[in-house]
Amino acid sequence: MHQKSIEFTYTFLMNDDFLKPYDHSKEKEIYDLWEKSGFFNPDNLEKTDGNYCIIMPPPNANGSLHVGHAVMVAIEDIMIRYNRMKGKNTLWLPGADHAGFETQVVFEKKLEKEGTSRFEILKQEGGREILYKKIWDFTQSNKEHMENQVKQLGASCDWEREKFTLDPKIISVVYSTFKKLYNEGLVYRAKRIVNWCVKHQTSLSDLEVSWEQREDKLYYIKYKIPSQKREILIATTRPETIPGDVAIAVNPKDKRYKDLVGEKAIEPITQKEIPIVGDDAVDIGFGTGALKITPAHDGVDFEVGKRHSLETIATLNLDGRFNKLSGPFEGMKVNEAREKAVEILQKSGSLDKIDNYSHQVGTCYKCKSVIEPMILDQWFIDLSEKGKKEIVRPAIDSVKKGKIKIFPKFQEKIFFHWMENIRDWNISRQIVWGIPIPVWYCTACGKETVHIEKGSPKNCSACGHTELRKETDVFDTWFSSGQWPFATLQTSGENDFKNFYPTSVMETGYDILFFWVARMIMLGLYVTGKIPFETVYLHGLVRDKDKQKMSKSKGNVVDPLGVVEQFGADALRMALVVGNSPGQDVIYDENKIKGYRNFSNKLWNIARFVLASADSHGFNADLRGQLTAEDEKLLKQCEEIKTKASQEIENYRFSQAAEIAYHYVWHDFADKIIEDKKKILAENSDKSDSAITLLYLILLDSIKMLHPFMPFVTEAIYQRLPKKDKEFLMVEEW
RNA sequence: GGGCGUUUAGCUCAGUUGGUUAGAGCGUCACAUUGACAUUGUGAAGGUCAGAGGUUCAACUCCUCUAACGCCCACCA
Repeated sequence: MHQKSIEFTYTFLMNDDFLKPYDHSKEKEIYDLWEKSGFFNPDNLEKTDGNYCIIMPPPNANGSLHVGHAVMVAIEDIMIRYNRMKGKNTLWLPGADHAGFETQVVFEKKLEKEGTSRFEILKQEGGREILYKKIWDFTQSNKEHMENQVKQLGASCDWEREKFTLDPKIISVVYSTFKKLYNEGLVYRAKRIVNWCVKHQTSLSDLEVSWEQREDKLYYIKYKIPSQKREILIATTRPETIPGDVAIAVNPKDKRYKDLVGEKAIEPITQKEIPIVGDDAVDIGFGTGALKITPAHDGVDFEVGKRHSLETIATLNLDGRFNKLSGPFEGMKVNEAREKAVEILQKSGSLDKIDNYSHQVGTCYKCKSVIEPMILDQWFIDLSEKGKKEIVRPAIDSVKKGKIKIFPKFQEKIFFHWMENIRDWNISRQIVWGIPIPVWYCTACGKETVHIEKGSPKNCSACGHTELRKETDVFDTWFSSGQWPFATLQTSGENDFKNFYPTSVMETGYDILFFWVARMIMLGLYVTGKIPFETVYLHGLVRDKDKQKMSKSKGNVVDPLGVVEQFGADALRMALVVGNSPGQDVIYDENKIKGYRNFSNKLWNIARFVLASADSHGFNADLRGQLTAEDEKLLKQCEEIKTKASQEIENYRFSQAAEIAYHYVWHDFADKIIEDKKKILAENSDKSDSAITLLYLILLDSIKMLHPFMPFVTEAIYQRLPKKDKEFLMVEEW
């Protein structure tokens, strides 16, 4: 060791690698060295002190990473590297998400460009399998690409434990959860109003509906009441659904209509007779105070219909065209039918007036087409009755009692509000890309059989009949990713679940608090009886200079890899971490990245200077000189800075930690300490020994405290130290 | 209709339980500097901390109200 360091001191200055300026293009080589070292895998770490684990939010395997992912990688890698250097048994488990609906949407766009569609493929024999295979190949190549991107950002995660949401073992965990829910009566299949996207032809959960303000018309329509020889006026935005009307509802307290309850009215398009019912859901003050009830195509109406045992008339097909029950609208799409309805009503004198009306319309969050409420048989997780007590309540309590802490704290309020008002969760999707719901239906009695083992069930669990039809729906992706922390750890290393669950931190964007974090807490507690993670850290979203959200359609997305190539991953990471406090969005600014690229170079040159000086003064890292009292003080100051940075990291204040280290290294170490010691070194007095020792020790501490933030340049410097205690800075003692 | 966040220097943001002349980076200006670094150094200008009121010996920090911007939730046809 000693021999080696001596030899090194004489040769490193000849090494082209240590020339100015710092060359970040060598980052990849450094990453390869780390990966080969095996230290990303906690099993290979030296004696360790406690466990530390982060499960990486699995990026969607349907495209490439964006800067948002870079924020995620940067922040998580800071925590991981810090804790690893602190001597913890540290695991960062990476993964990828098949991202069911989202991926299918991306893939359908691709098909559209190729002049075909999912429906064309599905028409072929074995179409489902063909489409599935195509999307599978598509995600596999994306996944590989994405892994490389994560590597280029410097993520020190354990690739040997990488998971995909469609790994057979993961699927089997998801299936047992489903079966448990089923056996315990917490998941059910029922005809319910669901959010139907006509374009994608699948149902969506309430969270996937995006509400938009739209300018529409409010139509006032007269319904005749023959027995009383009068009319009742109703207001609606959807005259095209009139053939689906099965009643008119008024508020029983409404004096105007009190005596009409129980009477019959004539629906003005197909002229059928419908009852007038009294229901509290009707707002006396809105419109005319009378509401047409179309249970098949409206959520409120569906509830009213149930209360009054009304039939449902579904007039709209799944492809968004009206069927023959709609009478004159058959074959038309919604907008055409609406025009036609107005025309018919006008002719018959049933149309009283039309007002302009501005209201919220539910749309598909992906394609923005209007969501059609439809009654369909679907699978739901009960979160309102039994499930509220058994699934929702424990999740709320775990946060209330502080077992799970959320940063920033104000997000806890948002979490509570959503959880308190949660409704049953529709987990059925009518797409091919996803985990099939493991259910078969009996062709004789119609009952369902849940079968989670391989192959098909032999007979119906209810009547024993042998002819069964397989469910074609797949799970909502979030149902599987909601199980991610335990699903990954239960299926990786032997003791992983025992050692690492609950995990230390769940770090992700605040935009998926409900979609993902809330579901992980609920399902984690439900399945394992334990919280899935102790802390939730919600980072801000990256926006462009005009504070716009980055999106492909706006064309303002930044490819993190382009930035890495230009300025280095270290610089990008710093730029995304500094100024990013939890829950607060961060602005993407190239100048900022440039600034931290400069800092990489500064640090590099500090190291060059210190090591060159050490060399020319015959400094020996094994026989460090005695420090003068003054230098002792400076070293102590440096230690204090490092302690402060540690505290900030432990309190999840990464921005502050990074700034403290940055400021110290540049403006104290380089601008003051080095400048002062330069003179002493030039004089070559008896203080030189102390000076050079001091510089060396501060350099070592500096690269340690910067390593979690800027792993590459610090490691590159460490590798050039005349004497190293460890093979890599990555596993040095903090 | 509820709720949340933000408002501090030209720009982007820090400011942890209230405590001396309010900080950083970038930008601007002046000067310096060819042996660690021009991806540099030294220094300067620049803020009535959104507004109003209140609590306090003391408020950017706590309370109330107002405004602007942004976001989330919500089955009023």
